Amino acid sequence: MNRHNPDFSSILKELGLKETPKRRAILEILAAEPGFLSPEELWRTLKARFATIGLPTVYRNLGELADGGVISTIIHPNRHLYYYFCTRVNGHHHHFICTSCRRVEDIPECSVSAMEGEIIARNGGAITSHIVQLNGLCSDCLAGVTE
Amino acid sequence: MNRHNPDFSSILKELGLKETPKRRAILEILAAEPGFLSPEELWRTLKARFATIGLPTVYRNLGELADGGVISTIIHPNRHLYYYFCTRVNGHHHHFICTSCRRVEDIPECSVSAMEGEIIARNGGAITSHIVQLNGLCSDCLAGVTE
DNA sequence: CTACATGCAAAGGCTTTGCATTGTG
DNA sequence: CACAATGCAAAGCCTTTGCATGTAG
Repeated sequence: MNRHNPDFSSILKELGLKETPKRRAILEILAAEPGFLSPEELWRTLKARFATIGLPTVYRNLGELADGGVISTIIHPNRHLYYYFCTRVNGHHHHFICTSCRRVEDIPECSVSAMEGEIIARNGGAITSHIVQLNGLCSDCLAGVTE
Repeated sequence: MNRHNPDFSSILKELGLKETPKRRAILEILAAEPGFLSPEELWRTLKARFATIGLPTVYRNLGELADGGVISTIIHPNRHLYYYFCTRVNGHHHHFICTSCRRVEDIPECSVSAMEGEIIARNGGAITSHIVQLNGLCSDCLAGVTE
């Protein structure tokens, strides 16, 4: 049940979404993609399998899946939102994003949770979610740049 | 030189931008605003001072200032980008965002820098920037909800 | 069988661009 | 005085909506 073989059926059931071939394909493509995709990039990939699939279907599904926390977004430097698959682990999504090759690497463990505790202790309130987006160059791209 | 009285002249000079009344007003409004503003909200505020200011001017300035790191963006739940002033401290911007009253609170110190070190040590590569966005309810709004 | 999902076409609305004009350094 | 900034109008493009049709549970 790793990122390349998640239980899509259970995920969709949990979100109250029907398991259609296209919805499933969207999850499969995003889960198999090591980087992030724009709605249109995803759409182009989907058209190889479903000749008639429309862009509105892609947008509708991305919205539902993002609301459900199965996929997440990043702010691309071009100020558009891109999407990537993320297994939910206590609602925490931490990723390192290579701005060159677009690879998204999971950050398995981080100290933001501890930080949250301190913030609540100091200011009160409640934190419902957080976005941690680290932008940079992965080791491969860094090597390419300096070669 | 706190967030309510930053040296706008120096900031603009450093970015190579001319100090026009409108550009200065944009910085002033964002710096005085405890929350985040959409381009159009900012524009409406600006029109009180400059009757003829156009929305393109707002967008152009937001882009330049965001590129310069003087202001930053958050992903609103409505999937649009909102802007807020942020003094640059080593290029790190950490904020707690109240999704109810929109207040943006600085997180003065956090552990993401340490996390970055660990990530680089493990995976290699380089991190050029990071976005840490904590969503939740500030103490006031939490009190309002539970009252 | 009923409610959800999708296609298609169209509308909507946020952002950007071009160009003439104004203003800063 | 040269170049950046702005206003205005228009174009562009991403995203959403409406409605009829198809499909999962």
